[in-house]
Amino acid sequence: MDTKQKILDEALTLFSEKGYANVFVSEIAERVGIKAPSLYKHYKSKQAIFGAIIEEMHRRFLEQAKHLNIQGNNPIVDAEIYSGLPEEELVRLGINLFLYQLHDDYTRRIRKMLTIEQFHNKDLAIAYMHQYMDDPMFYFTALLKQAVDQGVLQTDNVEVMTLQFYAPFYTLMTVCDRDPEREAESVQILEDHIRQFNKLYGRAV
Amino acid sequence: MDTKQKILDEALTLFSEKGYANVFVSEIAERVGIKAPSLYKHYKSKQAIFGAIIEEMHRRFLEQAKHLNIQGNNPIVDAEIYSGLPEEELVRLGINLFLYQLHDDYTRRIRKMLTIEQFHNKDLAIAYMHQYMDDPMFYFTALLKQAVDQGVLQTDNVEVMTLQFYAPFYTLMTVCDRDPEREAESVQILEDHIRQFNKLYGRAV
DNA sequence: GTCTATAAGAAGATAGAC
DNA sequence: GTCTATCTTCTTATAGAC
Repeated sequence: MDTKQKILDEALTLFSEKGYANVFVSEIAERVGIKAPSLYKHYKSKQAIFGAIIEEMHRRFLEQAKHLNIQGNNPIVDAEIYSGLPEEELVRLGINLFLYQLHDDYTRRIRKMLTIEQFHNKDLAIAYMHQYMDDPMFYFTALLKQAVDQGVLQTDNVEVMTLQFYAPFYTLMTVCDRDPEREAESVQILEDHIRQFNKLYGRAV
Repeated sequence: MDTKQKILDEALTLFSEKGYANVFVSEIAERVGIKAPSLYKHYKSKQAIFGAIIEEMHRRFLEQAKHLNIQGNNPIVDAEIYSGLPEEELVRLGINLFLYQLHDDYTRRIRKMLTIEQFHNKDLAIAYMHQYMDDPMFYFTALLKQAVDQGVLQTDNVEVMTLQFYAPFYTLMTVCDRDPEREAESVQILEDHIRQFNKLYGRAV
């Protein structure tokens, strides 16, 4: 990795652990293996480093949204994986998404940084909300609506159904971000949640 | 309010909006209506102000836990309110708790401050987790278990049932903390959630 | 208890040699 | 591009008068 990218990488790690204001430029430089003044040859200020991280984040989020087809108003759910929506598939999909959010290094650090910085910066609050509320809700609404259309699940209120499906994911994610030791326990209860959800909505309401 | 308490009050407001590191002692003093050096007659340092806020928080949290009987392992749920657990009571209880968390000034500011500072300070992360995960889960488990024992709700997994009940509360609370304009919408979907939850579990699983 | 003046120190950023 | 030396600014905290 070149120095310019390594600066962003180490800065993100530090920002996600301590927050922007508690990280010194000299700390970032030390982790990169250079002295603070050298860092200014790559970025003109500490704020510029932060700005570059946010820019890359927006780029990645947009890329992901494009991939999930949640750009417009007509998400196209992968038919092969979700058609029929057997319970085992739903469980596998859910746990995989959950573990990805927790284990992917970039995703985890960005989420923690946004959590810390969200109240300083309106832009970051919006990004957080999109990434962890609106986009997942939009995606799962499409997924579950398909199951409802196929008669696999039954409800007259897909919005509430989707919230009931997704909220435990979000809640347990914030638990594990704070205390990674609770991951195994969280995965187990999440699996039970998905199976229970599937049973509850697998019959007429 | 005396000056000593007003300092804590204004400091909490600022800390909850910008985080500890981004608040200057002079800012706190200005809001109190004095100059920064005068503030040092009341607290010996900025850190001491923060410490006093945290101390008061622990005191209040403990008081609340005592009141809800979630101190020990045998919570006693108020029989008059919850016995029988008709849907309207469940809805009223849920919405009231939700709006209290959002509207009570002290609660809201403390929660936002903990959200910002939780990754700096292990102690705060634990306090956050207790207050917004473990204690509510414990309390609602007792409440819902009572309903199950009375045959009003049916399940073989009270833990999952409780998570499914509480997670939407927590999730929507974090939404409204970020964007208060979404409160009305959130209250509506939360009401729908409670009614739907009651229907889903009101029959054998 | 509040003020003005100021000390002490930290942290971001620049200058200029190599 | 990296370094050492240094500047500048900002912020916490103290001194001492009132």
